[in-house]
Amino acid sequence: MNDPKDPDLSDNSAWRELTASDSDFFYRDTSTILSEFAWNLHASSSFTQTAGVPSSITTTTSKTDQPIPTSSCSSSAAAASVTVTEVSTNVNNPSAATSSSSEDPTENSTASAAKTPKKEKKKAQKRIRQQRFAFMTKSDVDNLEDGYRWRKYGQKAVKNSSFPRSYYRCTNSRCTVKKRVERSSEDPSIVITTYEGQHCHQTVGFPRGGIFPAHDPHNFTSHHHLPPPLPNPYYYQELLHQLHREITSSPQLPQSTTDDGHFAVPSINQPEEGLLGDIVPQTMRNP
DNA sequence: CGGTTTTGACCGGCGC
DNA sequence: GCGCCGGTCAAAACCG
Repeated sequence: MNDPKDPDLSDNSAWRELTASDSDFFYRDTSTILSEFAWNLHASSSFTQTAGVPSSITTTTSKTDQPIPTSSCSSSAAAASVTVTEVSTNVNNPSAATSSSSEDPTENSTASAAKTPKKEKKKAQKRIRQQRFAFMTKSDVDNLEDGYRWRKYGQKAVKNSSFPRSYYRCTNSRCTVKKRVERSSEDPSIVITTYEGQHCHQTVGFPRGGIFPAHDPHNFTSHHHLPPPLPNPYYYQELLHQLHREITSSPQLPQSTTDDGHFAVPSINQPEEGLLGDIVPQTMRNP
């Protein structure tokens, strides 16, 4: 997992392509990280502030008009895999294109397959990852409240990072969404959160201060520790449409407009990107 | 007591 | 084939 280009994605070209072109990138709390990372983003349009919190996201995708499957719980995982496979041009796993109607992709857990060795199943289910996106948050809190409840199922020390990465799964037994949380080794104040999959249910609400406005992602409050909302299946779609508009209208983006210089500036050429490799679509990066 | 967290073990993928 | 590494499992511990 040390491929400097995209360490975490090397096992599946479909996944690589997905993340390279379709990842959504969230950023909030300051407006400058992308430029500091030298990504090709249009700061003026991609980062608007709502109630003090940048609410926009960025992504590049050739599938922005593709409806994001909304789905019931029973099919959400499959729907997510559809998203993946449709994006994929490839692949080593041609069968993936039909995976949406086959087995539950959540069972693609390598470990679960390993625990109950069923080679056939294992082979048939090469790791099919669901759509992911990530965002960075400047926060003291690792596990940011996002309206969902998460159960931690693992923690690992990651190479070239002094901070462990935590793995969470949505507590809804029918929801397959996972997230990973780790702190930036460059700037420990930055939390990098990566979501994988789509929730098939509503938020559970916040114990303090209400519930995410599930149908108005631009209206979430400026609660300091709130990550971008992921409350409903439509959100992805909205994000993608928004980004499609932005990207098609202004593919090249100026550097900078930094109003906050807190962030460490990991170089794109850094050999170890860690999660950053997941969150930065290549098309957003400068050459 | 039920749900969550911790943590060591295990497995698969990948590079060499 | 081997070692490294990321990701996951699952038992035990913990907590409200």
